[in-house]
Amino acid sequence: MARWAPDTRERLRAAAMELFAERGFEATTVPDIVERAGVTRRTFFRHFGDKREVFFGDAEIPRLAARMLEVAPADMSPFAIAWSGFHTLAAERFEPRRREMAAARRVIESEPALRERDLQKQADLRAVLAEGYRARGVDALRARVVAGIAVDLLQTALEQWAADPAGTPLVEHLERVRREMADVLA
Amino acid sequence: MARWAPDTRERLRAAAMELFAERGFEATTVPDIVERAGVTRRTFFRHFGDKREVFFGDAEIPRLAARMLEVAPADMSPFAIAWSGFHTLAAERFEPRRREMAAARRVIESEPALRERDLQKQADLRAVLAEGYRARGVDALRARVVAGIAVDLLQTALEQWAADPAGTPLVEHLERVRREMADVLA
DNA sequence: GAGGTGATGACACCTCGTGTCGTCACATAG
DNA sequence: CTATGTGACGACACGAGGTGTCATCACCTC
Repeated sequence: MARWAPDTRERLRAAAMELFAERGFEATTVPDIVERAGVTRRTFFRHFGDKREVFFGDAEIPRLAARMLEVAPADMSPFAIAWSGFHTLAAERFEPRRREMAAARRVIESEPALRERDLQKQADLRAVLAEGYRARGVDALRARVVAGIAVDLLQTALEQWAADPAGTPLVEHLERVRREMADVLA
Repeated sequence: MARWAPDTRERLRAAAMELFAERGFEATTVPDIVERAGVTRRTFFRHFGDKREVFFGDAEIPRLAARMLEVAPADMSPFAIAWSGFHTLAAERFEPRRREMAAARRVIESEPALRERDLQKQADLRAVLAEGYRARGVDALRARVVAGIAVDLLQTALEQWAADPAGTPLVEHLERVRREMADVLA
């Protein structure tokens, strides 16, 4: 029998999520969270650098993206790599958890502090993509532009998907947004 | 003779900028700033909602953008409006202050807190553009997509321009980025 | 059983941001 | 000339975010 319950991090996360759902993100303080989880404030900051970090789990998307860029065929075009990666992500990560993802999106969009962090996450992904492309020998400007378009495309499609009452699959939204983008720049 | 020097806000801004230049943004605290400006901490927060707000002046770009969307000819395509607006902005706001703008860009890119705020500013512009387009009767998805592309295009061009040692004009970078984007999505 | 390790509590500290109230120069009205 | 605002500011208090430091104690290893 341990001195402390062994799942402190998970208890903190659960307590935080409950409170966020009950009273909203802004209205719940770290003291509130740690009280419910039965630990001290200091312990919270040992597990999460930030109150926002409880919401956004560990950044696995950029890691997956970097991996995909490494293993993609050398003759594959930069955009095609991203496009294919998005389809994989849609099928494996997003579509199976549609309800949770959509709910989280709505919370993010209603809380300025979370919106800010979300934008930062997008910028991180953009940087990872651009760096990965350059590592593949892509011209720097081209790398930056493809990364920018890819992230904006994914983000826009996710917004539409999360707000779509008809339940259209994410891949369909991705395709629609891609067509719109191509159309605008034609 | 006034009880207080009448230019408190400007003194605060100047003191802050000096300190940012001397020790960096993160390392200077509001107490530091107010001490140099000769006022109290409370007074600082009466003039600026935030430490970051000292850096980014008032958001005039979104206001200008909204105005341009209102006065643009009804038959002008959404992207053409943004494109034309960017050329105006480049000529009137950016090119004349290249040195300052480039220096500010470098500071922003080196300070996480400022990067975060910068991303927020971009999101604000994106929202203003999308809303303006919808007000002109543009389809919601199309409005969102054009706004996203336009902001990303401007942002990318600004980055290239600020980092360009050759001093190529901003309009030239805008054109390059536009071509790259069109190429990627072709 | 003698350490070593690692997660936690306890405590102190600073910064951010905000509410509230008193104060005093200045302008204006009577 | 007096009275009465009206701002801008200082003084004070407070709660939340975050971080450094040290003691503690279950558990593990030798």
